[in-house]
Amino acid sequence: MGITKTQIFTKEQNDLALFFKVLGHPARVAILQYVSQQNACICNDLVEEIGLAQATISQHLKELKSIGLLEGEVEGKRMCYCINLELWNTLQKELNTFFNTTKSNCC
Amino acid sequence: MGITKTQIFTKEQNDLALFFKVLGHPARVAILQYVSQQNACICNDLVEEIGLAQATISQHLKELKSIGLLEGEVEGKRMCYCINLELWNTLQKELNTFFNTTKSNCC
DNA sequence: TTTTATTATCGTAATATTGCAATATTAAAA
DNA sequence: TTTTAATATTGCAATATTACGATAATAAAA
Repeated sequence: MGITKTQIFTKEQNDLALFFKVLGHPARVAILQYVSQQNACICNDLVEEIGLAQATISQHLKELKSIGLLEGEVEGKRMCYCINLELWNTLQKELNTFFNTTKSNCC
Repeated sequence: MGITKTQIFTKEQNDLALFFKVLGHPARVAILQYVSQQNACICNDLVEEIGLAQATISQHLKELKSIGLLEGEVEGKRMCYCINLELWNTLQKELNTFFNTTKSNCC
């Protein structure tokens, strides 16, 4: 079928899985790492830096934006992408909660 | 094309993304949570608990096993699945490193 | 206004994932 | 030894993802 049965899981499980899923591609990991190292972050740089076609990078950026982890600001003809630090920290906390609560009950 | 170009990324990026990817499905999040709450963890319980077909659960278990996060021990006709706590802790540390190093350079 | 540069979107091909029924495998129980 | 129970594997259909060329959209520069 190919379609995930989200309705049988809790919102927490779906949300957490969605974040994991978006982070689950090396290009998107690389984008986040690269963006965090630049003061001005431009898509075209990413294309050269990462080595995927411009359309592909743009698509990965869109996915990172879709969950709010990346924010883009128009700067003339360029885009300045930034990590949403508040969400970044929230996500980190939630992941740690998941890891801690899960391991604490382990056999 | 549908095929991820792993060769253009670092081993770290690929490894990290793979872990994220495996955790990126609500059924697998649910499985880890459920397994951690049981002393004896059996696949058939998961089928009832989660509400996916037995074959589907078995497949998700296989993916969690493929990265070593879950370990299965034969117990008669049953399986006892356990989280690999050592890997679990290592992964948590690596994720925190990723989050910390990425955010520290953010614009 | 035309050109140029940058990014987004569309369309499409190739591959991957999800889910399940059917079946195989395995080991205990009868 | 046959049956039963638990789990794994196979095969397949439906859908999603990845990647990219072509093209659209946008705004600065010429």
